[in-house]
Amino acid sequence: MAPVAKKRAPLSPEKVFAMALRLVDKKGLVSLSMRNLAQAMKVEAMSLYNHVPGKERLLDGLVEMVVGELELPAAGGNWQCAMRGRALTAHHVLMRHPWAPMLLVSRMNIGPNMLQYIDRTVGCLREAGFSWPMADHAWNTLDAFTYGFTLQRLNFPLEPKQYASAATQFLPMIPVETYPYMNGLSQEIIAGRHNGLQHFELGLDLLLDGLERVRTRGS
Amino acid sequence: MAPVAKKRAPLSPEKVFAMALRLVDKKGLVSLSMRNLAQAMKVEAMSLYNHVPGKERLLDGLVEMVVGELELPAAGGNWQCAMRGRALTAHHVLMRHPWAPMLLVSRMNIGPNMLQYIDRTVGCLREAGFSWPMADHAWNTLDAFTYGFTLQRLNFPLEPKQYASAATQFLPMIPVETYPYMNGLSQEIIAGRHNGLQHFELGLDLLLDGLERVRTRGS
DNA sequence: CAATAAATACTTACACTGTAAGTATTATCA
DNA sequence: TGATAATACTTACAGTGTAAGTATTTATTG
Repeated sequence: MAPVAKKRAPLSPEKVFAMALRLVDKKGLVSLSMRNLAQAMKVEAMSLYNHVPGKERLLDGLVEMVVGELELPAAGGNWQCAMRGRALTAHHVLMRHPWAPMLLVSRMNIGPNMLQYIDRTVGCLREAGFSWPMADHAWNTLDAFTYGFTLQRLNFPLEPKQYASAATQFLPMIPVETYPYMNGLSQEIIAGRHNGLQHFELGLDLLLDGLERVRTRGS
Repeated sequence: MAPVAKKRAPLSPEKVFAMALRLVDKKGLVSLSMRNLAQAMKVEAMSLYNHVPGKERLLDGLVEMVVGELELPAAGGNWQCAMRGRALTAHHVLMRHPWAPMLLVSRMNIGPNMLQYIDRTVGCLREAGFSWPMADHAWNTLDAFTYGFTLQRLNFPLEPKQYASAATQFLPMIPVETYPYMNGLSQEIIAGRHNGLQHFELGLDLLLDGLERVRTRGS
């Protein structure tokens, strides 16, 4: 019997990027190799190169997709509110894509999503009355903190629930003579007087408040 | 004639780490492979494994060396002054080792240098009157900003001197209809009304001022 | 429909990577 | 000296990204 003509559904850049995103979200950045990705698409590695120029461009595309998930700040309203929401969603989105922040900060990203993201951000700040230089400084400051904080969170190897037990376990490695304050901090966590959780909103609000003072004072 | 007995000066962990640091400072992280490093030490790759457990531990060691260059904040004096100096030197040291921030934020570092660095930092804040939780939050906030800012700086592909000419060159790719504010910002840079430089100290001082208010208000 | 052209997938190959396992050399000590 | 321990070398393997060339499928045209 004649074999059923298997129509091959050809690849496309979109499909490749989408699968890459799925793969990296599920299995992590380290397992994103051209061969693994090709296998996930039931295809050979080199076939991907018909649709994607190379791995570097692939990574660029992944970052662009994540940036596309970010919230564009509304211009015209309360700028602090808008930028606060912007930073909070960025933090949450990046926590959902743990591989993303490192790519975001370790390479140049100038895709359309990123350009629009920055454009709308500068717009929000400009419409709020910031000078051009201060608008530039403001978003850079906020983003530096946002990305830095998120990276710190992601690279921390413990879940919040484990903090207390981990502190108990590692206390012998932090003798009070050598590391008096780390020891003290651990004791506070063990005793339940400090949960060890870091507050993104603390630093964020300090920056927003400070920027507001700069704005009204002019600069 | 008998060949002169070439005494081999054996490797040691210290020598391996030192050479790795030299290599990575000069040629970048990507060129730090076990084979390259071995070649630089006139040795075969596998010989390194007699002194270093593997590449991961090697990277850990590199981070520790950089952390060892950082300034320990003095406790007892003006805490803002101490933490300001701490952040500024960290920024400068990391700019001298451009490969370091990414390692610093993308892996767990708990070597003795790092532990001491954090211990003395928490100590500085505690002696200044911060509660245990607030001392913890304070250094995390400051470091998140410091590392985030430094990464942003390092990954930006232009030298400050090139900003204006680069803005002129890329302006056609930022049409005013699509990216009005980025276009405007570029025009400001081209016109010389904005140098495009980011100010580390802006965000840093906003955080320090805000933390001081938190400190005196208690928390 | 058959023939040609274009698109796309596959195959092979190369220069890298980290490192496990086994062997040869050198230095140290009895 | 010979034995022992330390250390360097060799080989090998399973990965990586991707250049170059070949085969196959699809679309277009006569």
